[in-house]
Amino acid sequence: MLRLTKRAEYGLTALVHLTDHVGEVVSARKISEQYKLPYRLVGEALKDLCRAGHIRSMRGPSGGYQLAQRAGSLTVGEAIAAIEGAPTLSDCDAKALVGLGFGALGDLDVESRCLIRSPLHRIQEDIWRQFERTTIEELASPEFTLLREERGAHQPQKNSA
Amino acid sequence: MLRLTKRAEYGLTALVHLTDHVGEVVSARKISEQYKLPYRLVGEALKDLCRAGHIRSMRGPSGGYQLAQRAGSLTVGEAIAAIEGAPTLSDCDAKALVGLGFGALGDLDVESRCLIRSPLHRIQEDIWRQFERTTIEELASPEFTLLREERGAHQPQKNSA
DNA sequence: CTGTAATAGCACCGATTAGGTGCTATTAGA
DNA sequence: TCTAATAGCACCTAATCGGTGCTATTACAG
Repeated sequence: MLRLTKRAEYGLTALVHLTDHVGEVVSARKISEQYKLPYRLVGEALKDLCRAGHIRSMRGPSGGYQLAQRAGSLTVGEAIAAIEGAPTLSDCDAKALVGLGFGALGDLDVESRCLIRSPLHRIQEDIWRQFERTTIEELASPEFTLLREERGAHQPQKNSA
Repeated sequence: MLRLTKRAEYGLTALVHLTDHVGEVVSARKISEQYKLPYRLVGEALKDLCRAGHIRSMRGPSGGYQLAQRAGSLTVGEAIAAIEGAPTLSDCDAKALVGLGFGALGDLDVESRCLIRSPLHRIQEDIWRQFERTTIEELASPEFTLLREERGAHQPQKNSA
């Protein structure tokens, strides 16, 4: 529940490594050995990232991968999307359209159907947006945190209301 | 990938409904009909929440559920944990211990093994922490957002470094 | 020009999980 | 006593995930 896939984890690990060794050409085998990750899966993740154009590949012995763009201009969201496909932002959007008067299910209660459920989906949208806002460079930084401590308009109100 | 389970979604929807109808006793059937959700699964989620003590149940006709605590003192994290079990905060913690000198795999490279991988896990920890920091009351608020727009120390730096 | 080590691209399999259902018991109001 | 609700399991099916097999292509080294 609510976890990244191993492929995405391997891919992000590889990207962090490439970020820390920018300029070098690093093979999938090197990375898999360094972090004790399954070689083939690291390769699959790297292939995905290469297909998406985020890294460049060199074949043959002494081949491998290197970043195709600066780590500061590649986001975690882009990397994850390349590896495991984007959002899956649920089917509520379609249902919202239905509720708004399209389609054959016109008897749905608009208000109850999506205006209540959407907050749940907005959680996932927010998380995803945060991924798109976070760069690999930040991820490679040792003091990285995804979220800041304070919150904005909505403080938890454990003892009010 | 990185999504809540349907059960959790149904459970949170039900909690939001109970929050909007505090004082009333609402049955699982009522909720499932109102939001066009599968009756049985809404029931399962509510049972989980009841077992965890977050809501109270009343049996018999005219039975149903109501909040056992104020919506401002129940967090999204607690609700999700009650429904689909807590963190699954990955096995990296155990591996970190191994890397630190315990266990039989003493030949692991500590630095490369977890200090690089941990940022990925910290992403999930951060998300979870955000869940624990967000109350059902906030979730029920129509202008709810999980994350604020600005970020703190780690701005995306698309055009630097 | 041949061997080898790398990437490229599939297809596939086994295990786990998620969504959903069946069934029975218990409780309580009409 | 009927009925509608919760309580608690067990179970099934489909999708997903982690992982592997296999073959092709590329390029460096002798």
